[in-house]
Amino acid sequence: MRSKPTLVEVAALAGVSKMTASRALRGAADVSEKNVEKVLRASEEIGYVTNHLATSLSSRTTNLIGVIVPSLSNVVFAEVLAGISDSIHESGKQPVFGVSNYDSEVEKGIIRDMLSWRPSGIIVTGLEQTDQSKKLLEGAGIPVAQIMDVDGDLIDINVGLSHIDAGRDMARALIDRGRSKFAYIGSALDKDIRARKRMKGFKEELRNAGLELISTRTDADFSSLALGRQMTAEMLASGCEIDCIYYSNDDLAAGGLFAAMAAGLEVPKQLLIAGFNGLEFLEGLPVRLATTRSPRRKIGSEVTRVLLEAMERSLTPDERRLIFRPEIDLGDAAA
Amino acid sequence: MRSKPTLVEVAALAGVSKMTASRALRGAADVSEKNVEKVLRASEEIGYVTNHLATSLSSRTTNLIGVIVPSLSNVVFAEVLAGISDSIHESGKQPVFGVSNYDSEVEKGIIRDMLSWRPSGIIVTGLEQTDQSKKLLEGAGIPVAQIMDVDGDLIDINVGLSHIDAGRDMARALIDRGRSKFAYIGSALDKDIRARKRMKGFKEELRNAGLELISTRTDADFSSLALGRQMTAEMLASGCEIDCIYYSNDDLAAGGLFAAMAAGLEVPKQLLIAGFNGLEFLEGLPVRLATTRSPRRKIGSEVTRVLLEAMERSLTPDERRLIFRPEIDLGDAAA
DNA sequence: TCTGGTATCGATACCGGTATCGGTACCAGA
DNA sequence: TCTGGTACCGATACCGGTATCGATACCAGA
Repeated sequence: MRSKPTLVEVAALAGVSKMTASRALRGAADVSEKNVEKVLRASEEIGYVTNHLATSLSSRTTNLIGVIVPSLSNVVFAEVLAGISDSIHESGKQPVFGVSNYDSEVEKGIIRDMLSWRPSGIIVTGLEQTDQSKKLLEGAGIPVAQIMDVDGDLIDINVGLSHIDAGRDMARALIDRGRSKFAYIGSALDKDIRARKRMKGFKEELRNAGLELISTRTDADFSSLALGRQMTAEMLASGCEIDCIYYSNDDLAAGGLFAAMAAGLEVPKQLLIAGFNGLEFLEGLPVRLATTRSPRRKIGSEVTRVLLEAMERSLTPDERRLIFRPEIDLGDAAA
Repeated sequence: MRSKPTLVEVAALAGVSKMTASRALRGAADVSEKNVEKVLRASEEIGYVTNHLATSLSSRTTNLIGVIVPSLSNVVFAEVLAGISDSIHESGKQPVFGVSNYDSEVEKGIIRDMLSWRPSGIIVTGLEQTDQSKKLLEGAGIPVAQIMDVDGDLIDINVGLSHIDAGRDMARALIDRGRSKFAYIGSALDKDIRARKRMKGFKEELRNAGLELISTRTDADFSSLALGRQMTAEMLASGCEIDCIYYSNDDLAAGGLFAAMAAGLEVPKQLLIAGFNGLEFLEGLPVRLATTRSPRRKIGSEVTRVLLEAMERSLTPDERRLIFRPEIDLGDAAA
């Protein structure tokens, strides 16, 4: 297993200097057609593959964009990544993903690792990094984007939505639909800062309307259909009188739907169920639940655009922050 | 924005040579306690972050492991990645993810990109790469693992399950449960090679039992609850007489459940619904569907183990291939 | 014929680390 | 006192590319 061929070998085979070979392969100027031809053929022949380590070290720039999300099993982030991948493609940049598992210490480690590869930009999830992480990011000398959430101070670039507002807006919409006896069900709230913010906004808006949550149920586990179902079943069994439940996300809400169905409740008539995210799988459920459509893909593509822009020129504060106002879909409750 | 501090600056501040600084930071031998101390402090003070580009170029090895999957929105792959991340962690290696979108040309591009970073190992999904991709992988001089599928020729290392057998086994199990009037519903079969293999095995086993698929329905779109629901509704409306539907995966199957419920069919009594993967969300559904539990996480952790092993020493053919036999869960139909 | 401009190349010096190997200093044992 | 071993350190040569700048060849125009 001899080591991979280098540029010098390509050059030798093509009968030119490595500088000319380098230029030819990059499609740079100052190389004759004839030589470009020869170099390309030589490269092909010996199966040359650029060594990006050397390229990047030498040129002092990489085509890497670091992206850190808290989880992959959550479709939401998978879609954000898809949005990033798609719109990053033509720029010649390459995204590198890291997963923090909602752990800010892990996140710090990943940030360090990523920066050690000298990416030309980095995207992290949320506004809440540890002070150490923030210092690392600020000291990196590259554009830094924080996504998903805009409720707080940004480091450099910020693209997302206000989860506090999202909670508020949903509360307002539900009240407007005539609901008044509210409950809340959420999970993993200690890790999911944005879910907490939604809950906060939701409660605030209720309070503004002179209302209170009649029942609240939370669990430390991550959200799942089964958990939503179980928690809802328990809440319903407890006999509290409610006509609407706001969930920390769609997974729990869908589980809630099944619990309601099992309890013989008509959804949304007797019990309005509201989630968050607007995940695609809601379309397939027996009942169209209420939800907030978070612009996940859009966040991915837009943050990429802004980040690439920031690598070219200095942005104005306005350009650095993009706030989306997500759309509320009441589903069958809208009728 | 001056550029990041280098090792030389750390060394200067610590009052030693850069070689000593290098050793100190790596925890290598041949440095006095006193100097380790000084270097660490200096490094901390000026916020030094290793330049992995230089490290890797110089040492001619990286801590990178490339991982290419067809999709992230599919939880299955997200879980495989999670398995890989988890078990790779203590090795000091770092996974780098790429997404091919089920497109082998895209995959080839990603393979090239990844190899250009000189990873010390690479993991790709499935056994079907283009010849060009295979040549690239073989010529890379690093351990190459193909995962998920074992029905075919391997390049180097192979960890997964036989989807043909999975289809066969499910057919056998369903027949044993007394079903005889089978239908099949699948989607994106042109892209999802493994789903095709399952279908193939399924049909083979039916044939062995003297049975045939009574109805088959496929769609080019990717699987979703809604699609499964729609296709199933159409099939049921067509009036064909069936007592069991095998789906290309759990998403479609769950959608099928809702269609069956809407049609007033009792599941699994009147209509047995079988999917594939054993996704977690099945637990939350009103009915426990039949499924095959694919060992996704296990595949991720095991392939990592074998790959790391292969980087240490030469493996025997037996060690290079790991075949899992997935467990069938008939859900409520088991009772 | 001479000058200046354009196209094309290649020698050389890095990029920021690590591998290697040859010192020094110091101490134990002969 | 001399020898050999150990602990520690740094000079130097790379790793595989790219940036830079000067050289060469050739042609048009003066």
